[in-house]
Amino acid sequence: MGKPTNVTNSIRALRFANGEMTQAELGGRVGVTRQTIIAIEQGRYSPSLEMAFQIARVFQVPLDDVFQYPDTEE
Amino acid sequence: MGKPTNVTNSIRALRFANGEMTQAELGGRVGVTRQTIIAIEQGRYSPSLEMAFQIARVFQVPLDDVFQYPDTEE
DNA sequence: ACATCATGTCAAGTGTTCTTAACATCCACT
DNA sequence: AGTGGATGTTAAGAACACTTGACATGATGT
Repeated sequence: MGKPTNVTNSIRALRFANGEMTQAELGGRVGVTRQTIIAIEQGRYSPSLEMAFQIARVFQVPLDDVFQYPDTEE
Repeated sequence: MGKPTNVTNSIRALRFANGEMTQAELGGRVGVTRQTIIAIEQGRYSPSLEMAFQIARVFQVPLDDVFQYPDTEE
């Protein structure tokens, strides 16, 4: 299983809070594919810093509202 | 040559503001090599989201204090 | 029953991030 | 002059982010 990233996110909640935006539409807005959004939303890996900024910008919230980094790390 | 990233950062200033911390020491604290810190500090590429969080944590500032993403992107 | 849409999965490939190791320069110290 | 610390550079490769395309499922609508 590799290590499925330490970063968590609130993308799914933000999508629904923003007019039921679909994964495909979010992908289109930030310039990545649908599959990439799915993988990030599920925490399979964490996005690049640039993509993180772009996603936060789509929802018009600060980056910390979208992504959280837990205190403890193994 | 790829594209030297759109994200800018204030790592160098933060290092000096925190007791003249060296690149090697910062690298050690976030668990990456000295060369990686140099490359990021120079904007050769942007770090992963996880590393960005870790760096911000070392300096005890929010992520946006370390990394900036310009409004316009081509 | 059939079509469509949103979500999810898989595999193979491309590109970027990060590592290791070696070498070079500048500065401070002795 | 010689030593050592901090920074910078390069090159080869490993690890991870992201793409493309194809197929599967459940929900909704006709």
